[in-house]
Amino acid sequence: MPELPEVRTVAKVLKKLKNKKISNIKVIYSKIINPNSLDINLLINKTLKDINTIGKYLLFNFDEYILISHLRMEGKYFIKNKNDTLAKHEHIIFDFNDSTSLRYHDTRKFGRMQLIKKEDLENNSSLKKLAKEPFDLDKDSFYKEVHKKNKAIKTVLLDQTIINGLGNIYVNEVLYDSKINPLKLANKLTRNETNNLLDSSCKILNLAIKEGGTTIKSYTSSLGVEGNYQKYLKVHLRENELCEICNNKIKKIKIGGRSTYYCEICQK
DNA sequence: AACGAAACCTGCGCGC
DNA sequence: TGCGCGCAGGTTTCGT
Repeated sequence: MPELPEVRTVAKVLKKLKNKKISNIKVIYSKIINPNSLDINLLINKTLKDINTIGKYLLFNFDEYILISHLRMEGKYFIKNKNDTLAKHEHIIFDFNDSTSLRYHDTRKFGRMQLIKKEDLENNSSLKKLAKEPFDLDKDSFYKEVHKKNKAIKTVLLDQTIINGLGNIYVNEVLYDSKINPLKLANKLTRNETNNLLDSSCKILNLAIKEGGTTIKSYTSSLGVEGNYQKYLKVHLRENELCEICNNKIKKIKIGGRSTYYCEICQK
């Protein structure tokens, strides 16, 4: 599922678990847990204090620990009842001290979790290399970092160490909104173009957050992830449909192995 | 150092 | 109906 708006939406829903205490944990598929993680069972008898996000990462805060969770391609959380039978693709189960059971579900098993001590958050290897989210990103430093890259701007915008939170859908939409060709080399962009990319990123992500993210798979009915942004998509998944500005057909190509949708007339 | 490609997984839809 | 292939909202690791 997840780009920044979807992850924020998940966090918002999971906040209803705040102040509940974990009573039991079952790990069904252990590769979801990062090998560097502390023992996940340390969370038993701990109270979930809050849930926040950094980019596409979910942070479950306990008094002394933080559980870092990344959904990658298909990770989902379901809030169920303890008595509910184990569903297919449920890999990690957190039971709480009431009847609640939080289930981590992941068809492709790409998602990862890591339990750390709170004081190790700052130097966590996954988090510390991340750039700022577009809302906090400084225009000068963004221009400078983008300009170092001798590859397609599409690829650079997917790099979370350059800008944190965009994924394939929103990068396609941001490039369309900024009228920039996804194949254009990053080091050829003008200062004005990188400014526009940052503005479009904030605009699109803010609207997507407001709409609860994007839901593009019919079978997806994960709690909190029934987003509405799909009705705003201008290019993503719209191959051969007409650009609403110039009426030419939306093209689909591959860049860095990822499907890229764009209008070759409007995006220069 | 920087880049591209492969690896990690499962399920779905399509063409034959 | 069945099979093989390509495809999917991401990140890390490996090779050049």
